[in-house]
Amino acid sequence: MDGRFNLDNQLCFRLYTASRLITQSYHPFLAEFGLTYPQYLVLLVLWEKDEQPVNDIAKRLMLETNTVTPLLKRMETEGILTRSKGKKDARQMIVTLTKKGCTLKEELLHVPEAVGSAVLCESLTPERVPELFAMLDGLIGQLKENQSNP
Amino acid sequence: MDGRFNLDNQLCFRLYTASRLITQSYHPFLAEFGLTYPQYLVLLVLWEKDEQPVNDIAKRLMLETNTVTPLLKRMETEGILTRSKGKKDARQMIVTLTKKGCTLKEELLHVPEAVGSAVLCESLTPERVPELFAMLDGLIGQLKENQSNP
DNA sequence: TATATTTGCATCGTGAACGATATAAATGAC
DNA sequence: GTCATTTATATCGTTCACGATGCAAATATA
Repeated sequence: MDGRFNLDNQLCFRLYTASRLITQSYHPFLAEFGLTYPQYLVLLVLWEKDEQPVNDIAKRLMLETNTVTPLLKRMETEGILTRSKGKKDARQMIVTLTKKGCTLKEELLHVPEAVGSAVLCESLTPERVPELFAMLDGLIGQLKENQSNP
Repeated sequence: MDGRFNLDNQLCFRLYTASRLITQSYHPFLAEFGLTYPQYLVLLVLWEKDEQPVNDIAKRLMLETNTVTPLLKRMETEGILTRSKGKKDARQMIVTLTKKGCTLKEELLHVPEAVGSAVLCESLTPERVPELFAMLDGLIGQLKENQSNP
């Protein structure tokens, strides 16, 4: 019984659970505006810089276009953004926020803080958040590197 | 521009990405045996203790039964486990590993180490893994507590 | 300038997640 | 014992993720 299969020794299970639970904690705030968490992520990207091709959005979120395309289509149906063929490069689809998409930024202003403060506890104090960020960034970078070098 | 919406300041996005990427890194090892990562998690639970009702498995994985039931059905179809009505309580479905399900434990013995070593880097050394575990456990505990106290 | 390759996006199929809802068995109240 | 409530699981619909594949526009090569 060397415990290597024990769920409590698994980093991946912790990340999987933490990710699910924190995403769930966004739900009440986002559902109010008919948004899902991945859709909120797309908004974060576009609020940062509007009028981006699908590929840039996908790269920023580290997702594939086959995940992002249907997501964007649903958001287009909701009137949050528009998709139009690129003029320089006709293969590209340029994604642009509508007025509704821009307005959501104002309406969701309080969300990051509300969710952020809800996760803090004695094991995860504000001072330790940068450590957590650094470790997760290291892990993400390492995994990205591994998948580039097969 | 207070950056509260900046993707790089978001804990949730980091967890979401880290979870996806590390799950992906399990894929080559599990696909060889026709398994998905959530199915692997079910196996971890059952290898720990066989013959559990659906609810116990769901609780251990912090998932709802409406997620776990279809997962178990697919695994039953694959011949990895069986589901049978509980004798004491006819509402319960007791999940039991088949010989194939037990054998997989031997065949996957090297997986935890292989994936584990692939994520280590200078920001995430073996000595710092316990810190990461503690922070994630704190976060998970906090979020579980929040959803109990509405 | 033909042709080959790459790039950007989309389509398809499968398997999770999860909110909402349903059903049957067990338990509790009276 | 009868009826209400709770519990254990399942069903349904929607939205991701993602591997595999397709297609057309752009670019590189001959």
